[in-house]
Amino acid sequence: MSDAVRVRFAPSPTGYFHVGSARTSLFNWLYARQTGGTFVLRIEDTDAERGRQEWLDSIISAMAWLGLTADEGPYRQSEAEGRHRDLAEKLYAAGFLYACDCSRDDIDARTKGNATPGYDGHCRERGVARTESTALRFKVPHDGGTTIVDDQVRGQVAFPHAAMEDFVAVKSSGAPLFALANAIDDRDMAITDIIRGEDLLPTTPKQLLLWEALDTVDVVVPLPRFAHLPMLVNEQRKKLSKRKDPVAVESYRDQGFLPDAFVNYLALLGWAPKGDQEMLSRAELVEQFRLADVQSSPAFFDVAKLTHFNGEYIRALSLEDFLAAVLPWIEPDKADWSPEGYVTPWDLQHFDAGRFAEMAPLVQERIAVMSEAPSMVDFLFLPDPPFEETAVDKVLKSEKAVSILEAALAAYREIPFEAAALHEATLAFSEELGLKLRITQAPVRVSVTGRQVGPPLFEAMALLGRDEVVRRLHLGLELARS
RNA sequence: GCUCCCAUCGUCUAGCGGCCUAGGACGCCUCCCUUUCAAGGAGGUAGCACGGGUUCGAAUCCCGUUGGGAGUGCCA
Repeated sequence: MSDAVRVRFAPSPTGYFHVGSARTSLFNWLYARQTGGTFVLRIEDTDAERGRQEWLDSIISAMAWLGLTADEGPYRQSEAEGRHRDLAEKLYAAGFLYACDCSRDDIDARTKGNATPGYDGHCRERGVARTESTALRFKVPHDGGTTIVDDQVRGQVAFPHAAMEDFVAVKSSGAPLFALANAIDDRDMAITDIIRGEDLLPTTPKQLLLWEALDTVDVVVPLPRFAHLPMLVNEQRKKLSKRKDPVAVESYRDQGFLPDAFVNYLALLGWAPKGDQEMLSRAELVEQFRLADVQSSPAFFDVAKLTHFNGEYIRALSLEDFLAAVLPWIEPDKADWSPEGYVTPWDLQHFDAGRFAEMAPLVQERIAVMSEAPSMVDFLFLPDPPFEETAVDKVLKSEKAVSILEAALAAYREIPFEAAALHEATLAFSEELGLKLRITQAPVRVSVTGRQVGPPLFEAMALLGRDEVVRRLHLGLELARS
């Protein structure tokens, strides 16, 4: 039995939380849950230039939304700065690092035509004195050897030392750079498994070298296992970009995706369960997920499939749960959260929760994301139907519209105003007109709801009541005649 | 340029030498159901990048080619 698993998710707050980070976070979380391990959240906030509080908030709230709760943290990397500097000093004192006063331009000018690109080791043996403008570079061993990354998803990956430059480990300010700070934290937090994006694979050998060096100046810490997850890419097969691609997790929350659906879909990016069942509950994911079965090729984030999953999840909700989940788009004043800047199409004074609840099961069946709900029911709460121009042009201006609406008005005058009777009455006058129900319902629908598509018509009319339906049919008639 | 990674339907994937005339899911198309739209049901479309090996046998193993991607910052 190996020691207890400790994994960490270590985002830097330099942008909103995006789907790639969410996937990395999820895989860490799944692995922790299934091994009974600990999921640590560490915020790598040492880049004061780019880090912002709002991005941090975004990470925390998006993870909470997805239900990826940390067992420890959030720790802030900046809090360990003293520790980082201390170890950097020890590394320097022990000869693993050397001072370098080259500027980027110096280096570029010198190495322009070199076969081996990158820093050329110019200061390695020069004995440059440390000043406030010298960085500290790591002395990559010139031993002709290789560093091997033993990766759970990729196997053994070898990096020849000859191709590794003496990278900067400590800034001239004295603060360690990512590779060092990150390794020190992983050591100090006793992380056993590093699960992160494939983009970090090339920096892993550097961290391994650093790790060995740190072992000699500090306590010896067993090497963690590594797992580099495949990239998430866009249609162009390029790494998802925060600027160009719609990847903000919040935007999916705002559109009305369900966290469980989102998590389920995300889990399928780079991993697949045994068998043909793709819709898996959180518990099933935790149970079935296998890090070793993670794919090594990049995956495209397919919103169409996500949307399908979401529709399935919505339909699977109990009425009660559906009402709760759709609340932010229907009655935002009653919800504890709703999308920023969102307002309902109707005046909240005119909203009728009872009416909505009656319509809800019909809505639930028809939407794939919650934000589609308002347009399905707005006609119920708006003083006049929200007439769509194309619907008016195509349906109300059609040849038969006037006679159909007149027939409807006559037919609905005295019948009991409930769905079944309305259905029957409509069927009856359709027959008299020699038209199919699919034809006659159209102008009635547009008159009553303003749209060509929507929830079942007769249920909607029953809810509205005879007086209002009659009034709207007259509105439709006016439009039809104009 | 250099280092590294990757390669099964349009997309996500199953497949880990014979069960594959390659399975599932999304998408798309057709039909059925039907008061619109959905949902549901029944079908269909479409793939092992290429070339060499190894083997009785390769989508599966090896090599190469091609193609894609990542990294190459005193960012993380």
